[in-house]
Amino acid sequence: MEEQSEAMGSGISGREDWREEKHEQHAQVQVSEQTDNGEAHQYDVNKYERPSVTVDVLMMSLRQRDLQILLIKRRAWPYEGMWAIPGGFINMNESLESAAKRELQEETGVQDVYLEQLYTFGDPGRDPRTRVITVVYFALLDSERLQVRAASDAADVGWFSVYELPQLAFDHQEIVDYALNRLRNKLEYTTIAFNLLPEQFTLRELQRVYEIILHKRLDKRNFRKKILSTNILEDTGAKKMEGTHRPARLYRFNPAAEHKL
Amino acid sequence: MEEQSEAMGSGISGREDWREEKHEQHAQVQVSEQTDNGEAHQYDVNKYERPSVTVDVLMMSLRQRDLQILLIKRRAWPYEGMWAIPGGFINMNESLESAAKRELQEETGVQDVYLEQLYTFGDPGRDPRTRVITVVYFALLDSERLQVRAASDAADVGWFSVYELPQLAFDHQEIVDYALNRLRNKLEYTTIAFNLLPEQFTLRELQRVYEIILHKRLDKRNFRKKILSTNILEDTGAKKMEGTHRPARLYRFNPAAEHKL
DNA sequence: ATAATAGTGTCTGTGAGACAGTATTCT
DNA sequence: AGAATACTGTCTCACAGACACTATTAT
Repeated sequence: MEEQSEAMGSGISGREDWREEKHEQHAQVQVSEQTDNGEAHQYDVNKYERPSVTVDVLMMSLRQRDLQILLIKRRAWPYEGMWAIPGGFINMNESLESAAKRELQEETGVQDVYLEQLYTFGDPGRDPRTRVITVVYFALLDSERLQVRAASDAADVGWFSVYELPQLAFDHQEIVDYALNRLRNKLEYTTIAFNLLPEQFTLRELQRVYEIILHKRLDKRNFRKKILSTNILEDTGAKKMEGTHRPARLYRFNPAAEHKL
Repeated sequence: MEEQSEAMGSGISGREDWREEKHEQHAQVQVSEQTDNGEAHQYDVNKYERPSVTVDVLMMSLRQRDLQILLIKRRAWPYEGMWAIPGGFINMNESLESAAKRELQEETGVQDVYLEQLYTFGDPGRDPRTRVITVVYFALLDSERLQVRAASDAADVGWFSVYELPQLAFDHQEIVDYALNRLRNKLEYTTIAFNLLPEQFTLRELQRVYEIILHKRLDKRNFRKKILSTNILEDTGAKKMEGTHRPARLYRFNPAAEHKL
């Protein structure tokens, strides 16, 4: 697959914050605290030198029958010109997940997607500027909702096949590997795959999700047998007709059936 | 099970740092950086108010045929007098895992134990003093090596059954629940259980590890059949004789046999 | 002998994987 | 008729779980 550099809108990436924001002093929070012997101390939150904390979000979607992720081209040192996973600093009053959602919203404009904390990367030296600890989330987007935003244009944002990535900045390749692993494992025992499909889909489309992510072919009959036996699918009654062949039944995910794969 | 409050030595817990350390100013790191148009900016790492980052370590071990964790009694606000998972601030030049190992060493004196990153908890308000993001690790200790340290005395450190915990400080109960879940899942498809046993052990002892963690009885014959069929065990030739009954074969874990359960 | 735990084998049901031909639509 | 994809069933094998008796040691 060749590199994709499609249009993604909205301009401000999380990493922009890193350069553009105004200087702010640390608030000097003081909290009084009792010690063992009852003597009152002042607790000073600035007592320690603190690492920076960012939240990165690996957005994954199926596009052109391929598993692709959204990357941002760095315009400054370090790793200038290289592609990186979008992310940004965490605000003092938002949860980690909120920060991830904000990032997601800024980059793709979508909300209410599957979001899961992946891992926290914090080796000293992973960012040459300063100590940065990043809590990484990954998001699964269904390609249909994503189409909407694909109109605007930005040369520094693009979708790339996880199987054909350019060299990534920082330790981001490691992060992608980790995410792909997690995704593959969860595919086998959860219903996570449905998050990559629109509300209605055919069994063939679902099978394709598995095939693309697991990167191997699956037997059609065994796949259908297995999926249908779990009762997590609901026949919509509708059919999808495309091309010059027999139309396929459209199904819908039934979250009520908590049945695990 | 009743609460354990056994001796654990060495004095300085990670949480002590929180109170005792001297004030340190943030270093004012300045890194020059190129912007898009080539204009030179100063990058100031103190631009943002930053959360504190701690590393907590949930140490788990099998003691008295029970799954127990190490807790520390808080001696100051907030949650004064309540029990908490040990943890401490991360140093600027150590990795997350190193910080966890340091914590482990400080609390139990043991090294080279199984250590795995669990999850990162960072809701604003989880610590009333300030914004604290904690990267939680869990460690599995075999009870044998732990015995050594069980001699000294400290009233504010103790081992507790995960099934009979006192009320915990912060969101630490949630952390324990999360860890127990992870442990149970991994038990089924990895060889993680061996980390809770000494080098040599009987099949019955191994089965007990599973039973205690999964919190249910297992069939002896099925268990042995399953374990032995994987070839991950090596017969040491030795036998363990205790009590007035037939002695049991002693096995050793064979890591070479990468066979997954 | 008794007490106490170690150690062993069979049957049955379920699920995974291998495998090929018919059905329906459009041109 | 031909092209293209949807849809379906059987067999085999491996593994999980139910289940009960013999073996070995010390007292």
